[in-house]
Amino acid sequence: MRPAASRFGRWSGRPPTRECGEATAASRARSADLSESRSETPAGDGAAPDDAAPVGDVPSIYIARLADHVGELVELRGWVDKRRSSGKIGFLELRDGSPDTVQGVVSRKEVDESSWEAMQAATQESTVRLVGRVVEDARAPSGYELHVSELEVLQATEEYPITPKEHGTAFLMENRHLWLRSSRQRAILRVRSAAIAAIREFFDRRDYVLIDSPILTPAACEGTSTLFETDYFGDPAYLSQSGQLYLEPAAAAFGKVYCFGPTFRAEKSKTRRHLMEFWMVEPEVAFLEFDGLCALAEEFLAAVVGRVLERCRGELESLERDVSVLERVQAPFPRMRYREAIELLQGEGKELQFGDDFGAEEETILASQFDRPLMITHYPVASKAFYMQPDAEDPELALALDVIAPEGYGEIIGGSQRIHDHDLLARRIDQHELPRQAFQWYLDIRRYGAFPHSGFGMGLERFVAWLTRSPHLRETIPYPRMLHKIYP
RNA sequence: UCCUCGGUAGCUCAAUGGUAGAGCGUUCGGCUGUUAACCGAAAUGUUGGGGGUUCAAGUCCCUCCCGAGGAGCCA
Repeated sequence: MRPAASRFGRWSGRPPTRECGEATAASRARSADLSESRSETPAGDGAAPDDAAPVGDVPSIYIARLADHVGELVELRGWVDKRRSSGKIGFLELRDGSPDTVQGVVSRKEVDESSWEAMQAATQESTVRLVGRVVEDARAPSGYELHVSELEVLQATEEYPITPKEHGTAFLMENRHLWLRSSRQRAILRVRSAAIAAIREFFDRRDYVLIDSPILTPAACEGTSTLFETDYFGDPAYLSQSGQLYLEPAAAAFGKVYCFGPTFRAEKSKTRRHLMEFWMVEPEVAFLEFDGLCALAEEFLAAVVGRVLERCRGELESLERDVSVLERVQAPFPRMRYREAIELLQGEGKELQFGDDFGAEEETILASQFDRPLMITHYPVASKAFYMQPDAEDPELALALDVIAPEGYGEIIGGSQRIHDHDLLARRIDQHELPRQAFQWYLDIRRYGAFPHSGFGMGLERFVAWLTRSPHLRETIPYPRMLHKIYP
């Protein structure tokens, strides 16, 4: 940290030297954009002119753009991902945020003394600046290498905690802020980012309006889960466990709406399938009835999985994900009524009765019967939330839908048609011993222009865990919040 | 909250109740094509805390703390 500090000025404040003299209008405009373009993500579709920042005669580029500069001299800046060295040649694997890393080859006879010394000082995770020529090389995993002519260490890192060998999850979780740099974590979080983009795109293209539901709420949404309580100017307030109830009024204003934000559950769950804070996307659609809801969930999953497959092939490959499982996510999905599921499980030797909930093991048995997501419908009213519409043909059954992901990832989607009859909903609120006063606004939706409507919620982390076949949800969110764990 | 397993070097792990070990990382040296590079050398310990049994405890007993997995609950 010592001598490097003085180098940061040069690092961040380097003036674009082509500014004066023969600078064209275009190059001047690009130089003015310097700071902005440099902070852009390097993994874009190719639109970002990140190579528009000249340093002397050498363009400063991202690894993702190497292919456009074969044979040219370029500057790269980033972190030493790995380093291997021999007596007179060194290999420095550079990471700059691009999906791939690139290997810089530093040959003693081709660089000056200070660059060679820098090679010795460039320990794992040191920040470095490389200038060199881009060459194609079949030996390089990404197909390109940088033949380094100049190497500068911006900060030499000492004793980086995460070594190239194995580590336990407890240690990695304590170092989550550093673990993010690892290739596997980068791939998973890129898939998460792409999944979020695909989800938004799905709804935006279908003219849904994004409604941000509140995170601080005055009372329990569904009255079931344990909630985080906080002090709201002397009154208790709770962190939201679902945006759905707040979405229903908005559906009367905009027809098709969705929310997508963090959700909080204070359940003392301590399994690979639980987080205290997770992200949930919830669409809600006016005049959509149960069959339409099932079709929407099906279309949604197929479209989003398809988009992620398009955009994250490389990430899924590096995670050694069997993408054929994801390629099969095409409508129609298998469907099964709750009663059939119970019978199937009884046939497997499970001692289950009508009315019982499925545990993780039961869900896995059911899902393993099929090669794509399984839709289970028509659950007993008693086992579901108070607002779910009863089936007209059998009022003991709720028009509820769960989608179970294959491969043991459990329920990723839960949804239902909502009760739109005022008196029935009021009765249910009373039966569940919920405070009628607190739900007055919710009942209002059934007083002023009632309409049938349906919606579902999908837990983002479970979805991403399934996409990436992650063993635990904690790897699918940048900073997981787990039972008694809130660091870093 | 309950059940199971665990806590030894910075990390991953060994060690019949009898001298505290290895690999990686670090430091030093060697090596011109390495891909978790390789070869040689060195430094690194309050064995999670407290109490007990014993001639002797990393090891056995009690207790507390911390971690991992699972159950319940859920997305």
